[in-house]
Amino acid sequence: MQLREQVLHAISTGSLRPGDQLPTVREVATDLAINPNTVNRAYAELEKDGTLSSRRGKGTFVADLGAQARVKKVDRLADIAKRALAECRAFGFTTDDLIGALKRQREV
Amino acid sequence: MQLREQVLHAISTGSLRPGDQLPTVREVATDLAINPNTVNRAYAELEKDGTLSSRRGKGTFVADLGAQARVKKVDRLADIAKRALAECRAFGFTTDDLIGALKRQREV
DNA sequence: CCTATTGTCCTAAGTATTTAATACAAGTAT
DNA sequence: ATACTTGTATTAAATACTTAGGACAATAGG
Repeated sequence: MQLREQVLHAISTGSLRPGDQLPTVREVATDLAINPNTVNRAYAELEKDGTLSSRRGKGTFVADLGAQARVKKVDRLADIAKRALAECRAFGFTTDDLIGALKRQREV
Repeated sequence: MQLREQVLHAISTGSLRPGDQLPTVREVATDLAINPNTVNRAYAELEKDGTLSSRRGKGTFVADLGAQARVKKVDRLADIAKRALAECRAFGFTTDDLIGALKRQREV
C-alpha cells in the first residue's frame, strides 16, 4: 500500500509521466531491503487498474489511461465505497452520514 | 460484524426498542453454535458506542442514545471515513471521488 | 542461438487477527 | 445466605493474511 501510494504520488506531482520507466522490481527490493515479490504485488495491483504496464525483460512503465483503464479504476473506487458503506451499515449509519463525515474530514 | 448489523437492523426497523432486552449471550451462542465470547464482543462494541447497555446477572438492553452516546457514534463514523479515505489515497483517488462513488452507489 | 535482465508463479515461513475454551466476577432471586 | 443467571476477563487454538525464498518464463540484446 505504501508503495502504491508513493508511485501514485509521483505520478500526480508529475515526477513520473506516462511512458516513464519505473525502477526494476529487484532494484526497489534491494533498495528497501524487501522482497521482490512484495514490490511486484504493488506493481501488479497498479497494473490491474491500468495505472502501470509491465513487460517481462523490459520493465514496468507508467501507462497513459485509456478508456478501459478508467473503467477499472472506477470499479476499484466503487469497491472501496461499497466496503466502507457495509461497515457503516454494520454500525447503523447511512450513506449520507458517511458523506457528511468525509466532508468534515476534508475541512480538518 | 454480522451480529452488530442484525441488532442494529432490528433496532432501525423497530422490532427492538429502547429498554428491550436482547437475548442472552449464552442463548445467542448456543443458537448459532458459536462461542459466547464472540457474542459478547459484538455486544461490547455496541455498548462502546452507546447503542446497548449490559449488566451482569441482568442481561443486555437497548439503550436510548443520550448526548455522550451520540458523540461516541460520531467518533466511530469518523474513523470509518478516515480509513476509507486512506485507502482511496493509496489508489490515487480524492475525497470528492469517494463521495461521488457513494452517491452513485445509493442510486443503485 | 545464448546469456542476462525482467516480471511472475508457487510454496513455505512469519505475523496478525479472530474465535474458542475455560475460569471468574457480579448481580438476582429463592 | 446460597444457588443460579448473567456478563467479563484470560489464555490458548484456529484461522486468515502478509511477506519471504527460491524457481520459472518470457523478452532483450549481443
